[in-house]
Amino acid sequence: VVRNLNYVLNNIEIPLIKVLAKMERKGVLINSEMLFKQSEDLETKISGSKELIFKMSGYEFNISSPKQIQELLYEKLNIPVLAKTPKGQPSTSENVLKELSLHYELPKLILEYRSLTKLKSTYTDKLPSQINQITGRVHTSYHQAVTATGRLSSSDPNLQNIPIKSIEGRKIRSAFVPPPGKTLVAADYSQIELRIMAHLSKDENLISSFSNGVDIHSATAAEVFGGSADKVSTENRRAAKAINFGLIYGMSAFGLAKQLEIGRSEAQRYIDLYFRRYTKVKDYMERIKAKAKDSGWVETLCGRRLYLPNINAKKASLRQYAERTAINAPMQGTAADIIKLAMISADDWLSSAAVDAELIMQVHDELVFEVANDQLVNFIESLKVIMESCITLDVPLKVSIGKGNSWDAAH
DNA sequence: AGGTTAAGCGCG
DNA sequence: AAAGCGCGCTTAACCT
Repeated sequence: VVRNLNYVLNNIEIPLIKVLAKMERKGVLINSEMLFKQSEDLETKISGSKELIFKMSGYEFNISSPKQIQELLYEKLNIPVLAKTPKGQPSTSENVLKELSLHYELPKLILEYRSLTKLKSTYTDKLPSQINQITGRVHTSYHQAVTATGRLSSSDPNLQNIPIKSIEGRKIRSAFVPPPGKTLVAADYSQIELRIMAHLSKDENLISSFSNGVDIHSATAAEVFGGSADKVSTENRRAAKAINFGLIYGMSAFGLAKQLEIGRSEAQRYIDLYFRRYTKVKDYMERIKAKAKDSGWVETLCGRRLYLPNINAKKASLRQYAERTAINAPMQGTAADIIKLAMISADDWLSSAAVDAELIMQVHDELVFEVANDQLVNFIESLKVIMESCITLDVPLKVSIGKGNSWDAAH
């Protein structure tokens, strides 16, 4: 892998400018009728939820007002304060309310109300108004020089946070559609950051898991908790998945314990077990932190740098934050390098080979295309090869591709 | 009237 | 004392 700043500039960022310009100009088609319908459905549920909250709390108040929620929960109902905001206010965040939902009725309703209003105000009500009158499509702006790690960002509207996790949310995603005669194709890199961790750390155990194509979370569960990978319990797999993700972010035993709702010592035991099985991953974490402290920066596989001025700070919270960033940025940033390379080579291919398909969206580890129906099969076959071979690592890259008559259906 | 900050939450 | 990374958008609350 070429590894310098000129490489990043000349072979990634500069050619990418044109690709992003094409994507922005092309835009994406949205079915407004579906969103209007969804907006009405949401409004019905919101009113119902609002009435219920008024009924249970016994008085009228604005549920969107953080002050009044605090007043209700912590003063009127005397519910214990589990956490505070950075400014010292009693927190009413999702995590806190989820915990409170186990013992009280209202927090659950408030969460429901919040998620419904979020979907309505940010997506179903807003997106139709952002359709360009001339093209009839929605045109985002992609920003190439915003993020610390080298990812793109998207705004006006942000198409990188369109809902998918909830059933209600998926309905919004299903309003993203292809024009007649075309199909949407969504191509995702599978576990790309973990694969990059395997490559950067050179851990034989992790590399062989990926090379053998096994389910990585099950493999980790088998290593950490014993047994064979095909007989892992749901609970152990869930824990292993949390460990795998947590490692990418530099998570501590404290954070893992909170995530898994287990004790600190239990969480520490899991982490110790993990590092005993994947020793080079631990070595890598230590090595990258030491490198950052020594040089003041870390870099991606292609040579994008991130400077960490706080890596030797006296204040522990600042220093530890920089340490987590030192661990995460090379992985997140290398993933960004890779998908950018894929975008450039996909664009080269589409321009030269007269394929009736266009790249219309990028969501960090996913590319979305509009493809002529009669070319679908060949397109998908070629795209997979292009995306999986745009860089060669010590582990294979895996891309899963779906197609459908909406963005939701393409997953 | 218009801008900024804090809190919260949508996504990878 | 803090305790998992990276974004952008909406509302309320506050400011000029």
